[in-house]
Amino acid sequence: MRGRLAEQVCRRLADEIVLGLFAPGTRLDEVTLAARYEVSRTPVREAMKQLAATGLVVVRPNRSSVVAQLGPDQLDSLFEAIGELEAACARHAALRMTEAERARLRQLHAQSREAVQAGDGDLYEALNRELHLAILHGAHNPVLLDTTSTLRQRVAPFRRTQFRSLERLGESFAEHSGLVEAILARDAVAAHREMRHHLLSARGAASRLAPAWASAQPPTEAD
Amino acid sequence: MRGRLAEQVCRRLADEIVLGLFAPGTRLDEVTLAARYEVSRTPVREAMKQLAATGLVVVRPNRSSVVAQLGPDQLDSLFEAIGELEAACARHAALRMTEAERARLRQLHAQSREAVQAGDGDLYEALNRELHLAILHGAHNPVLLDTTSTLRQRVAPFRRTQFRSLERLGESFAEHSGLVEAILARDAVAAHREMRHHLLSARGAASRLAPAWASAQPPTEAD
DNA sequence: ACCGCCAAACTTGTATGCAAGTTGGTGCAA
DNA sequence: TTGCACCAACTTGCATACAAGTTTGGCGGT
Repeated sequence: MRGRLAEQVCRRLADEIVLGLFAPGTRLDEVTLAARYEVSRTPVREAMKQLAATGLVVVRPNRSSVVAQLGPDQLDSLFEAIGELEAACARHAALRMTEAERARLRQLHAQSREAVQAGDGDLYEALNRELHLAILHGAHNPVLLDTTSTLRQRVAPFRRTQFRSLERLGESFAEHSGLVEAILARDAVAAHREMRHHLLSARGAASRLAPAWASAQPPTEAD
Repeated sequence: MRGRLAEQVCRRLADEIVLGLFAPGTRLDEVTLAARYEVSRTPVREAMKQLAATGLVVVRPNRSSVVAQLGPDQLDSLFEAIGELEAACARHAALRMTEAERARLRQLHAQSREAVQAGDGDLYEALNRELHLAILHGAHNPVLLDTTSTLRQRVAPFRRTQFRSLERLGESFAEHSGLVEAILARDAVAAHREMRHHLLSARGAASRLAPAWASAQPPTEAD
């Protein structure tokens, strides 16, 4: 065939999970997926093992794998860990970003301001993602970048509706302002503090906006 | 057979890599490993995909996988990331550890003191590992625990001879003292600072003790 | 009517076979 | 002698076949 099928399946499946095509808890039947991607079960199995290692899916011996199902506590832990990692990235970014990277950061924040004024939640979400990514890259540490990105991917299925409310939009932008200002001023301590505060706020918003799982999905597998 | 072979192979291979039985750069031939563990190539392949996801091995399309080979820069990034994560754990541990956990921390540190006085590097290494693990658990955040443990596993093959010198032994113990004291005093800021300082020191020790890779292993794959 | 048990269908786990790509060596030519 | 091209052995990538475990539906008993 066209080679590297396992990796392709891994990427496609991860994308479709992150985009919400497979909701958390969905059974991932190997033969069904194999038919869906027009490959045999072997690459599908290898892809699932990889995704399981990243935490996106959970494999249960001799039972179907499922899209990872996170209880409120686990989601909280995840958000906290992301906060710590991104805060560390922000601190390093404040000290290490190149002028070009700082310029891009400024530009992304300016575009975000326009998105807020236009009330465009989707655009803001995209810019928010770019801004965070820019900071992760700005830390100039590939391990921190990879680790944080993996964790961010893991919460993606749970915060698809984050910027629905205009209030949260403005709040997020205000927090970004302090964060960007600290980074551009090369104030490492302030950058760290602002990022931690920002992600704590995002965590609160996520659990407020989607309290459905809190009651519906106990941490223990419901089968 | 006796089931769950892929997982067993994954654990055994990871252990043997971490213990130094397979040095970084070693080719991991699928059929050889399959013969070694007396299984077929299929579970071996699945295990390798998982280990690749954790960063312990790297898979190269249509070529043999190898035990991950880290250049000085990559090792530096890894140590820095571990430092940030463990520092975050220490900060949370200072605020969240139970009395039982604090008692165990105190006990481990006391045992470490004896190991230092006896000059027993192997014992100190074991206690050092336990102490760090106790702090990771003390943060009461399973995501931070898993993430940090995975990263620690990744550097394990590169710091096998860390506590050979008595000087480093005493230095490490002194740093632990400040760290443990901060945690027991519930001083989150100090705990964070002490752990960062401790791991920066460990990073320096590692790159000083084993400068061999620095010249022998360029970041680009040497095959 | 309800509960428990058993069997059949289904799903995952492992092994093996075959195709495609890579590696290393050899032979030919300049 | 050196460089290049080609070929053979080996290794991985994928598919399929088979074995083992799990789920489910039905059947009989209470």
